[in-house]
Amino acid sequence: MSDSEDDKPLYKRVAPKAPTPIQTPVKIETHDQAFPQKPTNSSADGSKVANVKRSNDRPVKRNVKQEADQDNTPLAKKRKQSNGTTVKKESKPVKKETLADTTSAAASLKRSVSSTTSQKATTAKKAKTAEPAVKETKKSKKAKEEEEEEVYRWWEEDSQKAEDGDDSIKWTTLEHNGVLFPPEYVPHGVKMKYDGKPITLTPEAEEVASFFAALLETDHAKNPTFQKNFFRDWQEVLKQDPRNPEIKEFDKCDFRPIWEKFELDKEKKKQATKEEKQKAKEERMKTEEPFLYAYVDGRKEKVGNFRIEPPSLFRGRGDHPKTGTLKKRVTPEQVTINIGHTAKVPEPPAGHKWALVAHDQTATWLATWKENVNGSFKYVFLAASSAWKGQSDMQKFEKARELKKYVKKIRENYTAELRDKLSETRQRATAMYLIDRFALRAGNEKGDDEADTVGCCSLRYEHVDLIPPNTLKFDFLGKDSIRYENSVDVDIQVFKNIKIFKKQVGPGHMIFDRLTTVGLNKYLNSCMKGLSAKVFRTYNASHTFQQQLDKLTVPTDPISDKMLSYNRANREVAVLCNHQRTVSKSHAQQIEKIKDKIRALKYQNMKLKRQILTLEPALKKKKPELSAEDPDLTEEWMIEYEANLVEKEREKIKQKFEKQNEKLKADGEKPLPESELKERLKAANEMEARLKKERKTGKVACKPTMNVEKLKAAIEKTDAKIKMTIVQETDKEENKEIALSTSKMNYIDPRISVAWCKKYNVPLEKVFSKTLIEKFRWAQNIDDSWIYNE
DNA sequence: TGGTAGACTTAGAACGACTCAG
DNA sequence: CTGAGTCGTTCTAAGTCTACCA
Repeated sequence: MSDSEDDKPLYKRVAPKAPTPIQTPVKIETHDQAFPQKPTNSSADGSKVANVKRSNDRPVKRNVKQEADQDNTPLAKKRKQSNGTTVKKESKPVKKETLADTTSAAASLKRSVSSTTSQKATTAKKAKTAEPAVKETKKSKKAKEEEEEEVYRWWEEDSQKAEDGDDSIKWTTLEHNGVLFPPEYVPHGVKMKYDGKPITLTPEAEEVASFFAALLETDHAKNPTFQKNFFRDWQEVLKQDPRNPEIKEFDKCDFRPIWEKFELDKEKKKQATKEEKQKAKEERMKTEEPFLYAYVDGRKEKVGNFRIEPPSLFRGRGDHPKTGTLKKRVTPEQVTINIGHTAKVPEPPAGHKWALVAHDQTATWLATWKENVNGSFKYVFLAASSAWKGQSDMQKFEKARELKKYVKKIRENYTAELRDKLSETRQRATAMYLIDRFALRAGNEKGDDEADTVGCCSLRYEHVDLIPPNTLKFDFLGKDSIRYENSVDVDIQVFKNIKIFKKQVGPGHMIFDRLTTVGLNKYLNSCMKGLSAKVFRTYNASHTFQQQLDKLTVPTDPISDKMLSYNRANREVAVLCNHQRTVSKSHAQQIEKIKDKIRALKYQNMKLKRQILTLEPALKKKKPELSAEDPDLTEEWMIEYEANLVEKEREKIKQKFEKQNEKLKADGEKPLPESELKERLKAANEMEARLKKERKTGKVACKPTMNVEKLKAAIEKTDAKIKMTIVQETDKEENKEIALSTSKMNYIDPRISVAWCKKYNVPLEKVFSKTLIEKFRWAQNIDDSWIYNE
């Protein structure tokens, strides 16, 4: 490793390319073929080997817990009990409240006065401009404009504490109006068919059937696992009421009538008048309004997802064993609210109560519940633009920048440890190499009830092929079952190590059998405080971006070209992180369209050239390129194209004729006779004949005003257009499966973008959407000399 | 120690609004 | 003015990672 290079992210030392007009994705090697989209079931042999998983009997345990109610709703971090800042498990909301109230010692440490006085006093004092809490739903209209301005500029305060420790106090007072439940189910009464006959279902059964019907035209409905899980759960619901017919076979079900009803509804919604739409929107806004904002220490903050997720069929990604399972309606009894102990507790819907009202000051969630499909927790958090999210976002990037100081040493360490005799250490070093160079995720182990996807630590034998002398070929499904396919040259010792590990564990087993993400992260944490595997992804992504941006930006370029460079740098990062999207359904069609456009332009060009030759036949010898044939312009295509041209011409004439007639009619005059139309259509016929002749003879006459010079200029113009369109096509093709947004949103330090915009006078809005601007508010007051790494 | 709960970030799909060529 | 295509937002699934517990 050369000295000058060793602090660059190692992931791809590609020979520096001249900035070509169209950047090809710089994967180290293959990657040329479109990823066989959506990994669906491409897995090599699909067989999971039993002993891969280290756990076995989890599900049962989980269910038991789930069943019990109130008592085991998420108990805000028990670990903190010692100093009494959090809730404990015991029971009943009411009790809890008083309990927390009296025991919140930590709360009274900071800003104790306000937190112990009444809620009203708190709000009034802390936020002179803010409305007295969320409840004032009525008068907030006019306040709207002011609201926008009330951004808490926390990044300008010097009290930027190191704020590590996850159990730190996050707030003193917290007010909000809870969550918005989805509306009750309203039966539509449309009868689906079973065995060809219409059937009547109870509302409960109809609801579930409708979930499926709505997806009828999607891939989900065709997925056997999805069908199976849905059908099982639906039958459960059907059985609960004897009024439901007996439904035994999925294949006899016809959900089409319901699907059609939904289509009709959509159509109607589209057709609605402006006023109706406006009214619906206003209504929606009105119900949402109370939930839009929370008050943290008196400061107004936007809430992210205040809606309780509506019931539906679980749409697991990839080969998820539970996909299609019924996700049940969430009741208030399952929802825990987290709120200041002096704040007014939001009313649960009439006749209901909350699972628990917590006052956990170490947490940033406003509400939480446990979902029934996977038993995982769902949370209501503040929006990305909030101080809480912003601060942790900034910390994330600061952590990544800090890594810069350590990375050289860390790389030296793991490079040396590639030869360690302790296999544990050697595995760790090898994994580090992969994480650092190829931005792999850590790769926690997963259960049997989840899709089989892997990251670095959980890579199995079949996921990496060895191609001597030192090439590794990765092929596995990563997060979201996105396929990672990449062939890379690696350090010879890494190659050897993988070979040894593979041999030791055998097919079906994890390559790093002595390594866990916990162990890896513990090691990393000892290298640098707060360091974990994911920081490398952030670091390498941001570093790559900065580097690419520097390389590609041409200061004298117009803004549009600078943006092109920006997006290319962004694309580099997206490729590094393997951020993909499904190719849009119409992609092929769109490409075809562009190709047609190119051909049409080429056709035009060919005609122009022929005009020159017709004017000056002598040029034929001198300039052979004028008579060169373009392989794109086949005889077959030209015939069709010309037929089209003629047809269009006819249409045009007809339309003009009709328009004229209409006008005459309106003026009370008599219309032109049909014979007139016929006369005019002769022009099109002549055109047809002329084109045909031109094609045969190759001679094309031009307008008398034309000369060779002018024709040449015209050719140049179309040539330029052709080039542009080709660029467009390539760009589209290359971008079809790359998603830029994820890296922009999560991995690229926004300050790099801000500095770049300032330096090159590009408006920030060109680079960030409105929401990103809000999210990255904290990054916007740096000066243009800011650099990712000093 | 290893498994798990819990909280928080990261991810693509789906959806809705906007835009621009025809 | 319309519809296809794009862009931005919303939704929620799927990761990471730490503290805690047996």
